[in-house]
Amino acid sequence: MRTSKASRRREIARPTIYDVARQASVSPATVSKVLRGVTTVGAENASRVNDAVRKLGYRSDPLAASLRRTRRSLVGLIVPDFKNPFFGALVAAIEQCALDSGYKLVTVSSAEAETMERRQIEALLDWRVAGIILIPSAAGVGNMDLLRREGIPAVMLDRVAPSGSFDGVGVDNGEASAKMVRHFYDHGHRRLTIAASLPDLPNMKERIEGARDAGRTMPEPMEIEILSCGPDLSHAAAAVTRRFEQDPRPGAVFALFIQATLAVLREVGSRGLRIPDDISLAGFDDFEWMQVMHPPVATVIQPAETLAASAWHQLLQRFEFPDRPPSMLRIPCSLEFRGSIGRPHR
Amino acid sequence: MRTSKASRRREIARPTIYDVARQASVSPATVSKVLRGVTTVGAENASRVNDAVRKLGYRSDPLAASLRRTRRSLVGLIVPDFKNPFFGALVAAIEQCALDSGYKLVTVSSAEAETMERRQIEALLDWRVAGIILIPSAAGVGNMDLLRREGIPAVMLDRVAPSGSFDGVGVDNGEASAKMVRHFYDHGHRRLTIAASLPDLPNMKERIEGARDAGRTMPEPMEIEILSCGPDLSHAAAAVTRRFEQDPRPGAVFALFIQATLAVLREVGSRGLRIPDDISLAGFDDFEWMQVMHPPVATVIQPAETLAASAWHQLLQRFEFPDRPPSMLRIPCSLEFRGSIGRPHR
DNA sequence: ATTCCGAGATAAATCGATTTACAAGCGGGG
DNA sequence: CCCCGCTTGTAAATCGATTTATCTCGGAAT
Repeated sequence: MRTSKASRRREIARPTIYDVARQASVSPATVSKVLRGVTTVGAENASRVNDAVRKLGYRSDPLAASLRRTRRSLVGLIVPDFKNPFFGALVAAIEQCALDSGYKLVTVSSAEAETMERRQIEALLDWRVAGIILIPSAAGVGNMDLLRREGIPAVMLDRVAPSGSFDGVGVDNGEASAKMVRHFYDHGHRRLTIAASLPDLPNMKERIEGARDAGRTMPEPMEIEILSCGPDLSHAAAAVTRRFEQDPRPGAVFALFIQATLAVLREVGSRGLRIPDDISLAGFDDFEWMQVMHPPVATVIQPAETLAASAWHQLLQRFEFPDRPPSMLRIPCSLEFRGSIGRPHR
Repeated sequence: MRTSKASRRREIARPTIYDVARQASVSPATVSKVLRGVTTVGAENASRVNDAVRKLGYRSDPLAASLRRTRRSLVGLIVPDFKNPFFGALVAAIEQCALDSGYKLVTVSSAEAETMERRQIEALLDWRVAGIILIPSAAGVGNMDLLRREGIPAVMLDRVAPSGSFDGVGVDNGEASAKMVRHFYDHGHRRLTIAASLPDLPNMKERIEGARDAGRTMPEPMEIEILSCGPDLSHAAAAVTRRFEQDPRPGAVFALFIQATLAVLREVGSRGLRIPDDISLAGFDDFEWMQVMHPPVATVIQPAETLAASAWHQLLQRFEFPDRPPSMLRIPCSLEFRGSIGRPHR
């Protein structure tokens, strides 16, 4: 008869299902059934097993269980950057969803690198996750193929490409962007500088297009200029500085990502310009500090909880109906029109 | 002979070590040895195995591997809150450390709840992690016992209690706090309000003590008042508002956590007060937006990368020398004396 | 020439659960 | 009174790797 052995070093001998079986005077198979809630077990035996479990402090070994069983109960989440609190909010919300529906969530980061993203996907597959929620890295589009080949339920989150052979959830970038541009227009702005990270990213592309479309449909023409800022704060700061050295200096900036917002605020500060008198500013993503600025920074709010809940729902649907055609959800953003947008200087 | 079977649903049949063995005309045991770099394998066989692995696209199944083997290669990290970018920075840095030394990192959150923290610890133990890095939740001290009982290598990070029967890394809260108080003193402040989250948390206690000690050793007496703010932004905002309604209004505030900094900035803004003319302010933790405020917010910088690297180092040491007495590291903070601290009003 | 030794290879046991296939007990109908 | 079907329970196979114990073979030592 098998039993748990005291291991060599310092570990406590962990009770196995065999120990429980012996304690309850039943077979391991019966214990397994009780633990998984199979009903074909007599009441007497069931309570004996439960007593034994409690007495020994038994916990099932998920390694052995997942090795044998076909049903999966892990879900993997890949984020590009733990330092971004918007992604942090998504992680927190999704972890809550997972908890509520009895899954375990494992979160790893791709560090915005396609190679790392691929490695993380493979690692998750190796651990037999039931599905993957992926916030694609800025660079990575080639990993969709891998996911498709492996045939694993997967949901793209936030940075979703429109070409949909996958489930995906993102905000309605175009519409949000358009609304903000109209707001600039209504305040009298006819020239607008848009600060994007990498204009080729699907998110950025949609925001830029939305802004351009809005600009075109206004009664008076708007001149919209795209500033490509690069991936992080230092690149963005450099790009913004370069732009502010040119004439004419921007009178209104719509920063499409948080690092650009910071870069503009920094540049404005170091030049002694004043918001909104000398320059109007709006950002994308809402952070708490934006409300304590003077003036507070106008911004597009991406609803993290809604995004997370939708992605989770899509994943559960995919588990249940693997053959339904993929669906692409667009969540509307709300806008906070705060004091950082005013009338143009001249 | 065993082989991988085409599974019922839609999954690709994954090659097993038996498939590789057959392809290379050797035994599974030999394949296993080659993959783990055991040297007692002939060159001829080794290269045949490697070819077979490449040809079949074989990846070892970590479930089966960790079930059998005693050596662990997973490390668990528990953070209290994914939304806090300081923790985000720690996670990112630790993930990098893990990658560099050949471990896989699994990050989960305790959501600042002791029960959840315990559940997450148990789950990590179930998955047979080699060790755990824990940023303790605000409430949770009872889970140290669990870790000790299980005899798992563990390192406390950031919120470390001085009672050291565990390895731990934190910043030198007392010294940092004292330096900041001296800075207030040097600018002429003799009254100081300190905004703490929960004064009983080890971190907060150390910061408060450091401040009090510094205040006592100054040539002229300093009057230091502690404001207990509660765990999150809304509690902090309420506490700060209540305090500002009293007379005399604070002339200098040292906010010991980020939510208090935000709460003070918000209150100051809504009352139309000016920093630093009406009130001086310093914070704990450095975020990028603090530099773009007018004036920029003075703050204590906790070096996230150094903290992470130290915690990782401690964990590796613990793996190697399980019986050494636990060590408690204190990393010094640097301080950014920015424009938010000025002379007192009168 | 026989024995011994070490290197290299493998068959079989093992990790701890789940699942399958089958057996035992029991009540009711023919 | 015997056979059938239904409910419970268990022995044994299984998941895919690692590890142990053993086996073989060529060359060195006696």
